[in-house]
Amino acid sequence: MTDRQPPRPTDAELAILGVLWERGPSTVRDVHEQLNRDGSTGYTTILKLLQIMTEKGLVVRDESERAHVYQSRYGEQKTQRQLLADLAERAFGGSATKLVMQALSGRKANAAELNAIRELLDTLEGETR
Amino acid sequence: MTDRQPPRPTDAELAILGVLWERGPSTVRDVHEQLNRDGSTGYTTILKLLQIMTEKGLVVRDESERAHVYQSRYGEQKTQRQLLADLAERAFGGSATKLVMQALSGRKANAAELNAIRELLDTLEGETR
DNA sequence: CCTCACATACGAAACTCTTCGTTGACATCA
DNA sequence: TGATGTCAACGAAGAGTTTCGTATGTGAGG
Repeated sequence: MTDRQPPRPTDAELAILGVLWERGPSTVRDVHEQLNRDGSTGYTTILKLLQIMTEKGLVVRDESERAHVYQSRYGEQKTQRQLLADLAERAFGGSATKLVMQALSGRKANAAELNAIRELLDTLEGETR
Repeated sequence: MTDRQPPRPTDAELAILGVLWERGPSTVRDVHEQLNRDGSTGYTTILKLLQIMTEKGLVVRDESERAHVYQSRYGEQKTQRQLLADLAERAFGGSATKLVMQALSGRKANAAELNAIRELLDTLEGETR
């Protein structure tokens, strides 16, 4: 193993990652403008966060231009799975199945969504067999 | 509305809540002994955490005995759903369905678990109809 | 060359989280 | 009664998070 597990992103970091996933590689200005649609955070706040995230290895920075370009180091799905595994560990006794069932019962789903999930189940069952 | 939404429990708080859910109402000593099976935290650390959790409203304290007895204010499932809704909001664009599907694909499930989920889906579909 | 706009870097403040040492109250028992 | 053990309360330290003000560098235009 050459490098460590990435740390769990904090709330503010996750908001930034969301923008990077949506927009692709972005400058601080890009992220700041996107994030200021709702709520207000200063430009330097975003900059500082991105610097810290670079140190942590959550994003990679391209410094070849004057305005550095940041992009998420890990894909959206990979990060989401990481967060889910983490939550399963901390709050569901390590059982992802319990997590899924709780997520399903805790809300109202429409028929289309339920069908999509059911199809996914079929696919998974095919693979397992 | 008479009182506020409870705050999201932190990691250490969640570990304590896990013990309270498992054991029911417990003293600091109880929790401490349970939690020291794995890892090591001092007695006063647990005490302090429980005091803070009382202030936050995550637990309720019975002071009628010399050794105060704590219990979780919110049930395990309710808390789990809260955490899932929170994670869906922060990392899945508010879509619980995306969360479920990601949780399902991100792991290997055995046939029994998949069947349990399928049955739950049937139940839910019945209710929705 | 000087200034303006825009960018990064630095440092610090305010806050939360986690940890634990110390203190003082109180009960038990020798 | 005095020693011992158990308990809650308090305070504080150290780390991490989030915020932003200020300093500094640099390219473009006048």
